[in-house]
Amino acid sequence: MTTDRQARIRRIWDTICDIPQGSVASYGQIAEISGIPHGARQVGYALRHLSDTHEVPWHRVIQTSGRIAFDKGSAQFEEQSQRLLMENVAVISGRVDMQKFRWQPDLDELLWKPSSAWDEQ
DNA sequence: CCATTGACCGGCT
DNA sequence: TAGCCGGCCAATG
Repeated sequence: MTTDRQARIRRIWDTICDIPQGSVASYGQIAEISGIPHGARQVGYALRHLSDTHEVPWHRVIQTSGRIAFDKGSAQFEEQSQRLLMENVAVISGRVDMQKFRWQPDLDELLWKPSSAWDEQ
């Protein structure tokens, strides 16, 4: 039996899996595409409870300001930075240039996974 | 049921 | 750039 919250979390993971290599998305962006308005914090929750960190590209999710969410000294911060650098996403002083690297799903992708994120911008 | 907590967000100083 | 603050809302105790 699948509860609502499990389905919700799975949707969040699915959306994150759609972020292409070399791009990043914000927590709020993932929430909206997943059909959870104002659900940025839920995205954080879903990520924190990731068991198989190899299946989901969690490192491509950062704050809307471009900052990595982890504390700058932490091991997690370092790992996320490394993973991003590995796919040519520039991390400078713990932040990413959102103008350059933010994921912008096109029509095909939205059709592929219908959502309520048409009116961004 | 109430209070606190978050891998958040946006506006304002 | 940095901090503060109110808003947000599911999960947790």
